Amino acid sequence: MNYWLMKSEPDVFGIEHLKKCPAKTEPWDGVRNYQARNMMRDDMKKGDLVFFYHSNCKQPGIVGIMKVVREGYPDHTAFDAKEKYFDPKSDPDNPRWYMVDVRHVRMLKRVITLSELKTHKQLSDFPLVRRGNRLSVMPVSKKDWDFILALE
DNA sequence: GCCAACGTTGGC
DNA sequence: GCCAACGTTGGC
Repeated sequence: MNYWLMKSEPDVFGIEHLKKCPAKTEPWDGVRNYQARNMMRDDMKKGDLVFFYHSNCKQPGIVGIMKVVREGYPDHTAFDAKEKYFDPKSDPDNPRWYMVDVRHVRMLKRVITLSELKTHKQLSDFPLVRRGNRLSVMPVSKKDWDFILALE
């Protein structure tokens, strides 16, 4: 089993939104970055656990845990001109963008903030705390996963 | 709101 | 294929 972290802006789609979805499950749509796409399409497997990270907000940080319940499939929001994430270059016969379905597992007991994560030397290789990192989907090593959860 | 970092686009 | 211009991300 692998571990991941996915970012979302709480004003757009936060963990509270996911919790309220039917079966606490929702497609993780709208990712329009090739590296992130590749991971969702090729590497994220059913049962993998994912940190839910709140970005672009007052207190950026990890707020909860979710689980992959459906592996990569085409992101249909790219096909619909009415959708915010419409991409005319994505062809239904040859989809450019993919998504996975995730289910809310639990909240963390407290928010583990980005600033706190940055203080731990053990996490210096964790992509989230590297300078200029902008990936919205990233792998988390088991070692880092366990370390972060032990901070909770 | 600012701006550094990075990805993408498109002219050549 | 290079690279300048532009758009986006996201912390602060």
